Amino acid sequence: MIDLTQLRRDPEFVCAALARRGVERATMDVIIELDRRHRALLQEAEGLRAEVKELSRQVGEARKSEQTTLADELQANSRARGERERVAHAEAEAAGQQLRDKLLDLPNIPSPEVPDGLSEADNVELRQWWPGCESGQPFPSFGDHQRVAHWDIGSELGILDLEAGAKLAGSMFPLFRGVGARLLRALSAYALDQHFDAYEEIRPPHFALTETMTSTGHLPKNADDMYAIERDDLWAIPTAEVPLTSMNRGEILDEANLPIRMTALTACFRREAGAAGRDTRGLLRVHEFDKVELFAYCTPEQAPAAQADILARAEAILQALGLPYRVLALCAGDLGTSSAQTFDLEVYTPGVDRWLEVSSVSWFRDYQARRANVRYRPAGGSPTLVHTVNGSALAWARIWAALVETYRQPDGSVVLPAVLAPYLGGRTTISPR
RNA sequence: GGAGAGGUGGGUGAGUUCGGUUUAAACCACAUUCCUGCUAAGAAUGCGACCUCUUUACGGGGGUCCGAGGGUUCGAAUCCCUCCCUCUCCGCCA
Repeated sequence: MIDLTQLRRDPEFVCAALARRGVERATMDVIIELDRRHRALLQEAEGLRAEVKELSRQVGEARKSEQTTLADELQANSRARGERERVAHAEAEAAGQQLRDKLLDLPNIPSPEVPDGLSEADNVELRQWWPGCESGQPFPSFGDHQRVAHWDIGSELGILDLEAGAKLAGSMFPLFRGVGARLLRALSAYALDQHFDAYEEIRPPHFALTETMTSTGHLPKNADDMYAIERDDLWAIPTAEVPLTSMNRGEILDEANLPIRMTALTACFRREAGAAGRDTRGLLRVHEFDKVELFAYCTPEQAPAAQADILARAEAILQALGLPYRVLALCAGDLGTSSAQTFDLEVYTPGVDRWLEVSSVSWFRDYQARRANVRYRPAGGSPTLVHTVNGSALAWARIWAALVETYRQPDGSVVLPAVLAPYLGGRTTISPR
């Protein structure tokens, strides 16, 4: 949620900033007017309320000194005001609720350095990496044996069974088997070990309450993209960001403990409504995938470094796996609802010849913290909203695809990076059976 | 799932019997100052959050908040209802 005080103080700035990501001026005018009306009604109700309280106090005194007539008179007076107060209060509440609903729908203000643009076509590529690029080697040229899609490799080696997954849960729910399943486990274990030095490992619930989903900005806007269990008012988490951001909801954190950094491995569930039929083959887009997430609560001053650390760790894993990738700065129009600034990492997959998003590293400023009410107390100051940053390191389904395509050998086997050997029982070759 | 006990500020914890100077005590922690004087101890004062009005500013006024939401009342931490969570015991269970 954006800062209402900032909107009052500098409406032109806020409207202009939000216009960069497609919010219309008329929408903002409605909000500004609702806020004005809400406050006027609030004043009226509170004034009446103060009178009721004062009269009630006098009733108490009169009763004590047994001035019955006076007490009855004051009581009648108070009751009349109380009735008027009830009406004004209800109207103020209604206006306040409308205001909150509108504000919840409003996306975050993009950072000034975020590039202009309204669609992903306007995202800016910052850099590319591939093995040997530091010593001047060209982007790798991939052989014909690497130009095979991962779904073909997967069924050939018996490590990916999309038919079985579809039979159990419908399409886009992949089923991994044998070394393929173990590879996922290895990736998660390897990544969690890499982050253990600075990030507390969390294993959160995979379901969250509506209230929790609202804190991160996933509700009410993105309800159609998530799985709901209506009977219990639960939603399947689309990312570990959801539980991690809400872990300290409503709390005032000790400044000395910041930044608080956490990492979590979870399954992530996405309905991908509206994406049917588009880029959905194999593991390109799935309803359930594992992901290791990095997250931090921090002060505004710490946030840029915290975001840079997450980006660096995600890149370090891609480099350790030897997978070519590129870094994109998302343009204003392509940012997620809650984000003020986002960098995407896309891995190159030679078999399907595509760049696939495997990480999204975002700085939310205080947008999520305001919704979740997470604050810290600066030395000598009053409670201040924390900043939240997070990013994937990494989303494994697409990494899995990139690995088997990139490391496919002419004989059809796949030779995996050596860093994973300890997690694969020392073996890194997957051979046809 | 059943029975019982509980949920109060950053923390501990009174107040709930019997609604009305509770404007939420006290202690701890914290901050400032003083005294002492040196890896300490003591004293004084201050110290909640949120909303809103007002002020150039310092500040001041009003309102809300005692797990959440309703209700009764002139007036609710206190009485009533619903729900959530924690603890203890029982049942069930990987």
